[in-house]
Amino acid sequence: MTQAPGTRRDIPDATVARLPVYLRALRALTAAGIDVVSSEDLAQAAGVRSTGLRKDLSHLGSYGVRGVGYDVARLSDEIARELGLQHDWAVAIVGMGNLGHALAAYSGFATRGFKVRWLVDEDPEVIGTVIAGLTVIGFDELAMVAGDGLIAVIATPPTAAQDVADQMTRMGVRSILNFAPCVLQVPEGVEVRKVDLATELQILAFHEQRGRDEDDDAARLGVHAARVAEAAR
Amino acid sequence: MTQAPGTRRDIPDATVARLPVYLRALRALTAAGIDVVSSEDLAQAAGVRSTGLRKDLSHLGSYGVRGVGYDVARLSDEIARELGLQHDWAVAIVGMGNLGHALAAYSGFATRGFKVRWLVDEDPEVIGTVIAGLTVIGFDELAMVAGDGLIAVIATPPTAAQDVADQMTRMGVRSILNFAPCVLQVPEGVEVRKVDLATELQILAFHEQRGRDEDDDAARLGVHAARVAEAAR
DNA sequence: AGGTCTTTGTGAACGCGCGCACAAAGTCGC
DNA sequence: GCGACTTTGTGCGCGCGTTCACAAAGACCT
Repeated sequence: MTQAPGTRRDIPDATVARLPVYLRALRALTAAGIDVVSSEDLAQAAGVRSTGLRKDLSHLGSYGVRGVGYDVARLSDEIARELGLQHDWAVAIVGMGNLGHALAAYSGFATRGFKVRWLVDEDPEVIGTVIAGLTVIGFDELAMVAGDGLIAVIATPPTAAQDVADQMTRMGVRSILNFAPCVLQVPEGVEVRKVDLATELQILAFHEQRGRDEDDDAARLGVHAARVAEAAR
Repeated sequence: MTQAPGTRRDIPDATVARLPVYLRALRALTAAGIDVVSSEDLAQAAGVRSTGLRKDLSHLGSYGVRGVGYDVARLSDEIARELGLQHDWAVAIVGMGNLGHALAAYSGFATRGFKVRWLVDEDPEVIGTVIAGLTVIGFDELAMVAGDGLIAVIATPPTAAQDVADQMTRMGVRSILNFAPCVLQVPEGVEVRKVDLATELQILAFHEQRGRDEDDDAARLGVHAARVAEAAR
């Protein structure tokens, strides 16, 4: 994890990773007409422990009221501000294959602070076509229009991903979400997050296999009854 | 630490999460015709430190040769075995929207140990249609054909995700990959991994904003030229 | 065969994040 | 206004993961 020195307010990475989850839960509460929530309830909705939630929020400041809880609207605003979501961020999706298409059409971005503004591909056959209301452009055109703070989403085959990343960083992009199953080498100061579907499945497969082995053991040792009793406790 | 064969080894979660990355790098080396690799080179390809890589591998046993490195084929097999990838795992994708379509057509699963076997939706309009060579079925039909060790991928809207998870766990599924932006409540023993695209972007946005603030400082201090020189290296 | 050199494997130290216990602070009832 | 109750905020300890330093082990050269 890239740890830049001189951080303005040092919020632990683990906390930052959970803030979006809290924000999502808070938005749901707002939609449900609830305007005050306790750390216990919010933690449940976010799938964490209440003590951890409170510690996370304490890094942003003290926005709770003891004996009452947190003001939903206030806390939403604070977290959104901390995440830099007061204004929408422009997103460019690179690689108009299956995944690129789906991402371009995904409605979940717009509601959470992101505007898919450019679709990019290198194939002349694809450039110029309209997908989800946007015209696909090439890299050279993107280089001309791309402004500061652009977030790039790489949805190309892995063989092209490094080259795309190089071009992106050259045009000043410092945030990349990489869907290609490969490791990207980027210069200092560029943040890369990866989403690897097959990797996630392989991690699940590991636990699935381990669970299966444990079941074998349990059957052999006759522990099953004990486990049922435990679960019923 | 010599591990007796058949012993249940406790491998740290952090290590398990990296094994797929190592496996991917090793497959690439095989494709390149390289059959021996040092921890230093493999670590570079995987984007980790060599000491960390060696510690990770030490949890699987001693498969390296000092002074030489690791046999690529041997290590690939060992990691694949540890992850339970000797045989393909069956995958069911639930929710045939944009994302479900893309996942059904995604070629990256088949090459890495997974076989998308069932596509599921609740919409009668969608059930029966053919996507990527598979006929979409409903939940009741899935419940009849689903075997042990099935991995479920939830690609529904968040409002439907919990209901889908409930049905899946009822039919014995113990591994779920959740693309819906919501927290799933599942019984003990069920493993859930989540992939939330908007969350990833929000984490990037946080760092982007922080970097922007630092740029302001840097501009005041006149460090910008130094960074450009660095980037041009 | 002996020596040197490369590379692995691992014990130890360090830092981080999580959970617990408890104090602080504010609300509600009377 | 005062006491009891609720809920937040936080210092502390522990366990995990990462990094460092170094010893062990094998290959290669002469």
